[in-house]
Formats: sequence, structure tokens, C-alpha cells
Amino acid sequence: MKKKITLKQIARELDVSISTVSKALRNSIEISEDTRQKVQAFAKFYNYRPNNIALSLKNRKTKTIGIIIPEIVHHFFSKVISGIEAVANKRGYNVIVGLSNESFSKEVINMEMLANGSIDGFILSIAKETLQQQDYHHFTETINQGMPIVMFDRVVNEINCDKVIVDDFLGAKKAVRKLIDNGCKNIAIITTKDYVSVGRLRTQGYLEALEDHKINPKSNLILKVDDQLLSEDHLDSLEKEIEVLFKNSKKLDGIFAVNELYALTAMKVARKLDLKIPEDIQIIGFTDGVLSKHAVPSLTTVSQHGQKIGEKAAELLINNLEREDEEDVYETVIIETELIERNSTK
Amino acid sequence: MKKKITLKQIARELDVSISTVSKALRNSIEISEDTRQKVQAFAKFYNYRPNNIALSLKNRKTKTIGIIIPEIVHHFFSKVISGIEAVANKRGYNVIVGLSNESFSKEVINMEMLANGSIDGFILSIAKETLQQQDYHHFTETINQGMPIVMFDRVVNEINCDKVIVDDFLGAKKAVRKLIDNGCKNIAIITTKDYVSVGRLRTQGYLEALEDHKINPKSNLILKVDDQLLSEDHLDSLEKEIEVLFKNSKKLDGIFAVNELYALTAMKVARKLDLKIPEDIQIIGFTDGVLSKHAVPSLTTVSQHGQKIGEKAAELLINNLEREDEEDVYETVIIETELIERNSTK
DNA sequence: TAAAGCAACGCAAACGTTTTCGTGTTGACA
DNA sequence: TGTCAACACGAAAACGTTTGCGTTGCTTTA
Repeated sequence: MKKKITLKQIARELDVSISTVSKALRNSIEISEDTRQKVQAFAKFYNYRPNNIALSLKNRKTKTIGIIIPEIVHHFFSKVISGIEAVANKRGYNVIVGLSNESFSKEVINMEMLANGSIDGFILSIAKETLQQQDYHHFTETINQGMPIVMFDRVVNEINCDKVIVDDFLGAKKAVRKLIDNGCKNIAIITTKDYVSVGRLRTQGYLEALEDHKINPKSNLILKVDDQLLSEDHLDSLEKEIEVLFKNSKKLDGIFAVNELYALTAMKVARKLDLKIPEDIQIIGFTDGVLSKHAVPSLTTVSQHGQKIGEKAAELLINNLEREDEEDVYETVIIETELIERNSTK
Repeated sequence: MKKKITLKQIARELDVSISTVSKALRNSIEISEDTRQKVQAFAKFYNYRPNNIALSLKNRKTKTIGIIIPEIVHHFFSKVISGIEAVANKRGYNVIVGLSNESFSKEVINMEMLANGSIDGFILSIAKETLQQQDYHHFTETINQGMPIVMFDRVVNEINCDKVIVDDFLGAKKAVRKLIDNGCKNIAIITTKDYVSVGRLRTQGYLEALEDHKINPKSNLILKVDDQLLSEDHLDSLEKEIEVLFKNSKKLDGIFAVNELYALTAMKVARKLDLKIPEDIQIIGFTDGVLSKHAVPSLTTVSQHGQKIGEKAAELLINNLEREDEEDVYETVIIETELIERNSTK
């Protein structure tokens, strides 16, 4: 069992100084061809690799990106991670993941753990609880300490940093317009409470699409679900709420849901009420996950391109990290959404 | 913008030595009550936090676990990560994620990057390409260097380390037995090529369940799908293969699929052929993901408890890391599978 | 032949900690 | 008054690197 070997050990074995070894390995011209080869051969034989931690300490850079997301068991977020990881890896960075579980305190603790030297910068999506409490001191503090942050998806304007978002507003608008174009007269929306920025924006898009077509929004067609956790347990109550929505509006012929699960549950209710999709009622979701693709009928949906979001976020962060001049100009990149038409619309 | 503050800076400001500051902060009795308070107040005001990297270098421990998985956009793997993260966090560890994308070289590179001091140990699931090539030198090398590994799900016997697996064999057997008990006479299996250990084991379970009931396996009822990538693009060809399976055996009345996607595709084909589920044909899948739960009809499936797997793996690793005595006794923990009965079986 | 140049290497600082081992200053005690 | 402990603190090493600069010993040049 040969343990990791260090410069010091090589130096001792070859009876030279540590600096000589280091320089030899980095092909410095200060070192004679002879010793260089000797050292390199020895290092290769013992499979020497410089210790990352020591390098990090010396360079004051860890070449590691910290990701904080609300949950990982979620198609969208894992897509984003996948995107981040791809460009991070390509540019020589590692990725360290912290989960907030939608909890404010876990978000803070996780960030504090990572901010103390473990990483060079953050990519994060804000926990719901944090959004509700509107307490963003941990973000401003880390930024003040000189550690850059890139936010994605769930962002807040108050914080001055790079952001990557999808055009929730426009995406929703496009979706609802599609329903209108397809002949829907009574379109409902199943959305979240307003403190979730993406939910709010999508609701606005819904409203504006209606307005553009001179349709008056009706309050009984707007269902704002309170998903403190959106835990799977709440599925039943969600179903009931949606059922009420259906009952309250017999002429319902279109539904725009702000996420997959809401859309699928709506489909379930429709099926229960013997409504044919898309003949009797058309449904569009948001977020292009596996569920949409494999649902029956497959779900027309607004894709947010999670992978692209992650890639872009990583690019922004790394560019920032490797920028020489210290000008703080922050960008907000908008990833375009795409309406993927499947079989839940005509 | 107050940058991160160090011991040295505190020492300079308060006109004491670095060691005094360090001791004062750690409440050493060597330091007078007076200076202790002064230092602690100052540190608190400037929000001092020890630099993790420096600590890692000093302690030769990073308190970080490296995870290498084939892909993250996958319900099972993200569940496992979630489990790992939960116990890791509880025990003061962080989690750093590397993706192999099922590629041998990416697996090797990722492991090498992390093994040079960045982490204390690995939790990993082997890439398909690695399984195919049967080249495990990177595992043995890291273990030889004194860095512990815990493998989960996709493991190999050749490597001597802790392992966490589900009882694929028994899980499959239970599922097939269920089909038999439910009256199925012609049960097909949709599985992977044999180099994927879990696929092979599940196939064996299928065979033994048949044998136990004196049913002769028929080769035309065994479909071994070659999913070099299992990419979403291959969905069409997968569908066609399954269709052939159906056509080749008109009396088919039960299907056991080794993953969700195979099961769902089978359901799709059945629907296409106007077969009623579960009346005409019953289907059971493996892996309890979102797809199974929300499919129509919902899919009876063998749950592997990904979260539990992750938790157990993290426990094994951390226990190993924090064990005083250096005895290398490796454990293989088997997480029991559970048959979750839904509506795709009678 | 002396000054200068050069090749090849080592020293030491630095990154930020923790910790062992001094060391100087008190006060008490004989 | 001299000795010794207790107290409070500092110096320095260590973790593993990189790098600017100093130091050899030798060869070249005028």
C-alpha cells in the first residue's frame, strides 16, 4: 500500500531540495536536464500528483464551485447541475453540492460551511422559505466578502449579482396564447403562491395573454396552490383542490399549469371526470421533465432548458472568477423557453 | 466590502501573537480571561471563521466525500445523493459530485482529480463502460493509497471495499412470483445485457422464479436490450424491439421490466396493441421513480429505496474514516427491496 | 589573472491553521 | 533575598506547494 507521495519525500529520496523537485517537475530551465529527468522518472514511478489542498491554500483558489439548490431529486435541478458540471469540468473546476431542502437555515448553514475557503464562488437557486422571509443577508454578506454568486431560476432583484433565468413571463404567455389559438374559451391556471417568483411571473404571463385577447380573467379560474413543501403527501389535497376548480367551471376547456406535477394531476382529474384530452380539455405544463414526455397523453409543455441554464450559469461564474479587472458588471441572462407540442393539445 | 479576516489580521489589530488569538478563540485556559474576551469580541464583530482549506491541510482531512455516479439526471441516483448528503451533513461532511457519464475515462479523470487531497473518501457507482472493459485499476489504486471507497448499486466483487446493494436477485424473484401468483402464464422479461450486474442479477431472479414454479423459460420471452447509452433517442428502437417481443408471443400476459423506462415503454406498446392493463397483461417494473407513480395505470414496481442506499453508504464511509483502528473489514450491506403494488397488476 | 558571467541548485517566505515547547513576569514562600 | 510555581503569552514547526532570490562552483573573457 504505497501512500500518496509528496515533494518532500521525493526530495529526500533523491537527495536534492524540495524546490529543485518542484522546479524539475514544472520543467524549469533552472534545473539541469539530468536531474530533471531523474526527478520526473521518480515522480512518474510513484505516481506523484500535487496535493490539491496545498495548492488551494497557496493560490487562494480552490477551483471548486459551490452549488446550493432546494432539492436534488427533481428533474429540473439535476439537469441544471448536469449543465454546470459539464462546463465546470471542461474548465478545470469541480462541483460541490449543498441542499437547502427549501429551508432558510439549511441554506445559510450550507453557504457558511462552503464560504470559508472551500469554494471560489456560488451558483444557487433560492429556497422557498428564504423567499418567504425575504431575508437575504447571507447573500449580500458572501458577496461583500468578495465571493461571487450566480443565481438561477429563483432569483431576487434585491441582490446584485449575475443571474440566469428563463423568461417565465413570456413562456407562460406563449403557452396560454397557444391554448387560445387552439380554441379554448375558458382557460384556468394552476399556479403557486405569489412569493415564488417564477410562479408569480407565470401567472402574469397568463393574465397578459388573456388580456391581449380581450378575455376577462375570472378568479374562479385561478388556483394558487399553497405548497409549503410540495411534498408527495400533499398530492391528495392538490387533487381535491383541482377537482374543485373543475367543478366550479363546467365550461373549462384549457388548463395552464406552472409545473409538471400540477399538469399531471389536472390530467388525472380530467380523466376521472371523463373528459377527453385534448378533445374536451387541453393542458399545457411548464418544465420539460420525464413526466411530461411519458405521460399519457404526452404533455405539451414549456421547456426551460435546464441544462443550458446550468451551462450558462457556470460560464458566468467562471468568467467572473477568472476576470482580471475587478469591475462589477452583473449580467442577467435570459434563456429562452420553448413550447414543446405533444398530445395534450390539439 | 470587508474581506475574510484571518488570525494574523486579528493578531495584528489586537497587538498579540497569532497563537494567542488561536488559543483565545478555542477557549484555552492558557489565555487570560481578559484577552480571551477581547479576542472573541473582535472575532465575532468581524465574523471570523477559520479557513477550511488551511484546516484541511493541517489535519490532512477535508471532511468532504466524493461521489462519482454515471449520471445525475436520474431519479435513482439523485435519491441516493440526497441520502448521502443528509447523513454527511449531519456528521459535518460536505459532498462533492463528479459525473462519469457512463464513460470509463471520465470516471478515471474525475477520481484522479478528487483523490489528490480534495476528499477523504469515495462513494460511487460504476460506469457501464468500466463494467464492460472490466478495468478496475483506478479503484484498486485509490484504495491502495489509503482512500476508502464505498460502492453502491453497480458493484464488482473483484474490489475489496464496503458495498451497498439491493437484493436485485430477490427483488426480481418476488416480482415475477407475484406475476405468477396473479395467474400469468407467459411472462416475459425486458432486461439489459449481462455485463450490467444489476441486469444480470434481475434476470437470474426471473429465471429462478420461473423454475420454482416449474415453468420453462423461453428464449423468445427474454429481451436483452443493448442500451449503450439508454439515451432518449433510442426510445424508438426500444419500442420496436418490445413490439417484436409482443408479436412473437401472442399469449403474453405478464412482463417484468428491469427499469421504469422499459416498463413504461412496454405499457405503451400494450396500449398500442389494444391490450388492457392489468386485465390482459400485467406489468411490473424496477426502481420506484416518479414515472411509476404517475403512469397510467400506475406501475407496480420493485422499490430500491435509493435514499436508504445513500444513507447507508455514507454511514459506512464515515464510520470507516473515523475509525481509530485500521482493521480493514469490509461490509456488504443489502438494502431490502419492496414490492409496491399499484394498478398495473391485478 | 582577475573580473565577470552562467549554470544549477538551495533557502526561505508565503498561504492560514493548530499545537508544542519555550520564556518572561509575577507573586508566594522559606 | 533567593527559589520556585503559576500564569500569560510568543516562537516556531508542521501540513504541501510555488517562487524570488541568494549562493555556490565553474568557465569564459579581457
